[in-house]
Amino acid sequence: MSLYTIAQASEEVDLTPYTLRYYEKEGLLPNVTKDSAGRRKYHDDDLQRIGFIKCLKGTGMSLKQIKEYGDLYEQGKAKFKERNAMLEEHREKILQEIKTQKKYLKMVEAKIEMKI
Amino acid sequence: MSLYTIAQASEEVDLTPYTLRYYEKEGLLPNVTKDSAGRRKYHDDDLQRIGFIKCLKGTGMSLKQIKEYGDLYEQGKAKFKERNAMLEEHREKILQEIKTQKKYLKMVEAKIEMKI
DNA sequence: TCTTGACTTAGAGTTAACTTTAACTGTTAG
DNA sequence: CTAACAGTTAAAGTTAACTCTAAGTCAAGA
Repeated sequence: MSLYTIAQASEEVDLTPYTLRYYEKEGLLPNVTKDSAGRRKYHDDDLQRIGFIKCLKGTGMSLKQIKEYGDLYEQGKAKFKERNAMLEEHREKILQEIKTQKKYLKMVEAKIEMKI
Repeated sequence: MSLYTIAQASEEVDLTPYTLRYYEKEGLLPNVTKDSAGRRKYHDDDLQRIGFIKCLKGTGMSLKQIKEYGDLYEQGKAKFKERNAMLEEHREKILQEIKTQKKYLKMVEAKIEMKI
């Protein structure tokens, strides 16, 4: 049940404090609390959530869509189906993207071997 | 030795005419010619080049770096080493990126299977 | 000849995702 | 007590990569 300041959370998830505040403003982190002085306190759950946001973002999902997913997540079991459909669609997109990357890798390697 | 109008080239490489003009303005397509009326004529070589630009861009290289690579390419054999070094470095980046994508894929799949 | 349509240019506008600034506040070390 | 520090906010600024607009040109068909 450890707590993190924004500086510590920033270090932990490798995002700047600016970005963390920005994500919160955009509604991606609805559960970050504040201490009596108004300073953000990040819980392990928040860090987990940020980790998954980085996963979705790193695989090309826009923050807007990530928020949609997060909003469904907040609505719990009721929206489970919808939410999982999003992930399954995204899974296909990642698979497709890996294929494309492999194709591009071959193109770059071919160009390297061309030696011209 | 076929020639393409901007509309045809656009169709062929799946980029809008706006984007093709933009790439040219940025110096990424130094060999596109014009007809007597001032209209762009794309050669097969240009389309090949655009194809490789899409490959580099699709694997995360910025247009700025792509231009650097293209500029080296224009200088021919003299810059071969430098140019190939760029590609080899980029190759590593793609390999790393594919690894990351696979890791993220597993995370998404785990979340799908979690069923909560 | 007129008009339609596909092009041209320079430059302005857009979007996503940050990133920074300015002004301020509360906590802590000396 | 006070200075330094780490945080706060709203809002402005930045960057990359387009994307569009306005005004104009040119060639081809009715």
